[in-house]
Amino acid sequence: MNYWLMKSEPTECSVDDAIAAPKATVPWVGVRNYQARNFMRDGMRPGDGVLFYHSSCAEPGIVGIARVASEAYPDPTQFDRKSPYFDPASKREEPRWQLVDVQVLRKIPTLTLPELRARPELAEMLVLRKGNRLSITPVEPRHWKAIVGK
DNA sequence: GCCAACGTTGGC
DNA sequence: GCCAACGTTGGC
Repeated sequence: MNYWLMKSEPTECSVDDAIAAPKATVPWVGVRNYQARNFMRDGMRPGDGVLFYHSSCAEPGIVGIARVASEAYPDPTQFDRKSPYFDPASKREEPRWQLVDVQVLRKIPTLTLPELRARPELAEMLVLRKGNRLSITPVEPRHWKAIVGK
């Protein structure tokens, strides 16, 4: 079992949007970064723990506990000409971008960046690193335990 | 809106 | 393969 932090802009898909979806499950569309894709494709297994993070918003932070709910499969938006995530260079027979489904288990009171930074045991979390822009980062078990409690 | 950080692109 | 230019992310 591995743990992950996944960023979503709440204007695109907030934790409430995800909870409102069937089975509280959403396909994690739009990842267009190879490192983040590789985490989904090669690192994630159904059942892995996910910290649902809101980025590019008034109060960035961890807002929910979720789980990986599928194996990786091709992101359909890469083939959709009308999608902002359309990738003309990606071929159907050789899809470039993958995603997983993510199921929200519960919301938590927002753990803001200042709150996360204030906890010494979380200081080394990748998401707190200066310059971090990766939308998906692995989370160490000790950090998961410190936040989720088990 | 600013800007630091970092990924991608493309000329050479 | 190098690296400058450019684009994007994302906090502030």
